[in-house]
Amino acid sequence: MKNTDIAGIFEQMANFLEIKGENPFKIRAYRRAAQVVEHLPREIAVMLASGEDLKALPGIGQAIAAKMEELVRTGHLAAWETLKNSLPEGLSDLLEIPGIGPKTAYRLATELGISSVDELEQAIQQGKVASLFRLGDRTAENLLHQIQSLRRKDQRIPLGQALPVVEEVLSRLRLLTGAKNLLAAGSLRRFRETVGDIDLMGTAENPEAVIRSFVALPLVREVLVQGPTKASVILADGLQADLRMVEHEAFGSLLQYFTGSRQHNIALRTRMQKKGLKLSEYGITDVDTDKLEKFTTEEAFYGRLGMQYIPPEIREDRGEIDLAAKNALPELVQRSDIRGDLHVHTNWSDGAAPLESMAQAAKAAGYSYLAITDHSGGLGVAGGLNEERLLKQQQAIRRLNKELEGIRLLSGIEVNILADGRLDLSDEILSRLDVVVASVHSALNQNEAKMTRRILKALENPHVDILAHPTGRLIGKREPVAVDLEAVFQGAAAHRKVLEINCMPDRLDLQDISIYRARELGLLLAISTDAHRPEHFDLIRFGIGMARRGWCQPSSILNSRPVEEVLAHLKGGDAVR
DNA sequence: GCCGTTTTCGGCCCGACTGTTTTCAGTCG
Repeated sequence: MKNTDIAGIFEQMANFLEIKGENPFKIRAYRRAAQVVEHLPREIAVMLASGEDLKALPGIGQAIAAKMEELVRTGHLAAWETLKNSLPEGLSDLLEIPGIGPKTAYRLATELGISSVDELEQAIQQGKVASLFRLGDRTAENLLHQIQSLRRKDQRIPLGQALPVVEEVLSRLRLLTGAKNLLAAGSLRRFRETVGDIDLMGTAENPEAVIRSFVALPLVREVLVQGPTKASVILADGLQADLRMVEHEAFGSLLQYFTGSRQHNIALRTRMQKKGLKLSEYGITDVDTDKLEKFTTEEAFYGRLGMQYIPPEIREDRGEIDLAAKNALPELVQRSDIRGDLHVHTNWSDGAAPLESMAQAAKAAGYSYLAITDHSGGLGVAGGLNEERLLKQQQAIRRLNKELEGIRLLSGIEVNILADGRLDLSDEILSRLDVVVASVHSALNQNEAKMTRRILKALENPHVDILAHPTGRLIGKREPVAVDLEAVFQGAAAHRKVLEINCMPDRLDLQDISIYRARELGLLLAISTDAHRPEHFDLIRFGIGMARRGWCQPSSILNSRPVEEVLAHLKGGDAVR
């Protein structure tokens, strides 16, 4: 039983209890537990096996800890099954529709006998829904609209797809209106790997004019709501975007509020409530005097709460609030810390540009070194390098290094890990390289035991330095390979290997919670773009976002170090060159 | 159901919008 399964069951528990009209705080407890479990950096099953006390987790007490143990041990949860059986079927599906909450779902199921979205659609068309007490034509029509748009859009979209769209919207609005402080909040600002909808906000002399320009953008397909200070639209690619304009004086608290996460904000408010402060998007109210204080910046907002500024990427209620109050937050890695890239391709394999172009682009990105790691021969499709061409490339790199100024090329390879864990280049040739990046590209459907053994064997090779895109996932397209990451991390620690944070927006691999775990184990990570063309160096921001979400400081990031230290690290450990 | 430099019992985040009524329940973020 995986954490995501356990989280799903707790979420359903919350829904069922809500339908039953149970104590709202009990419901919230289950919902919080679901959140906590879903974002845990380690599997509950592993924690239990090593005898850890689940009650130490935030929001997990006696009762829920026992339920998690039951789920892991038996694969079942009696309380959940009893609850599920006591309710009409199909309620969970109805709850997925925006506008339908527990009360409405229950009434639709009991009063109309509806047990699926299709049946609901029929009932609406037959006018049955509008005839229910306290529902009407408008409500029924809205629900129909929601069902249709639910079928059209595929939920959350990858960050890498959303970010360029958002940037285009924002730059156009700035040009058109001269609005100030325009930016995106929400999960996008927190650099979550997928984005549900987009929250934009800003301040302006004339907010209504900005709203008018917003809904008139060519990118906008449909306007859902339009008022004087707020509008919601559907963009051409199906993404929903909300724009809110506020007075400049309250921008800090508004930004804080809409950046979230929800869990972070709830934890923050609960904590401040005990100190007699009420937090909202408009500012901070002293409950005794009923006086509202406004804040133009988030720094001032957190400052008033007696806290350090908390970077958006770690606002997830995972201990950041306590640390901020103690002035003890980690200094997260940032763009300016990055000194080089340890995984890029050129037109020697499947890249688009020659060595020199990539070198110049890396220099322009502010780097002082760049590892050239084209594919090895085993990957026929990528035009990989055999030993002969690899040695030729190494000579070309040496020649180029004599000409280049301000950037040093390292000679490397992205070597393929074969199905049995061997590499498709000899140890002899690997020993001549500065950097060996190893990765899995074939036989991706092996079972967990086999895949784990395969990767561990590769990590035992003394020439391997970095494990690239460790799970092989492609967001929304390909599931991660079945692998025991905890075992891989232990193996990497034993052999002093480095794990990659791949910046390609459809990979983002390792993902945030795995980065968190790897860092916790003291492993070193490399933030690598896997660039296949010069423009790809810009993708570094995605990897930095993930690293920050994993609470990484520069000390955890290999390529924040100068080239001599990088080489010294790679040649140390159990490497033998 | 969780939690505790005020508490092991009595609290538990905050506000807006919508559609339906005629004062507010339900839902959402």
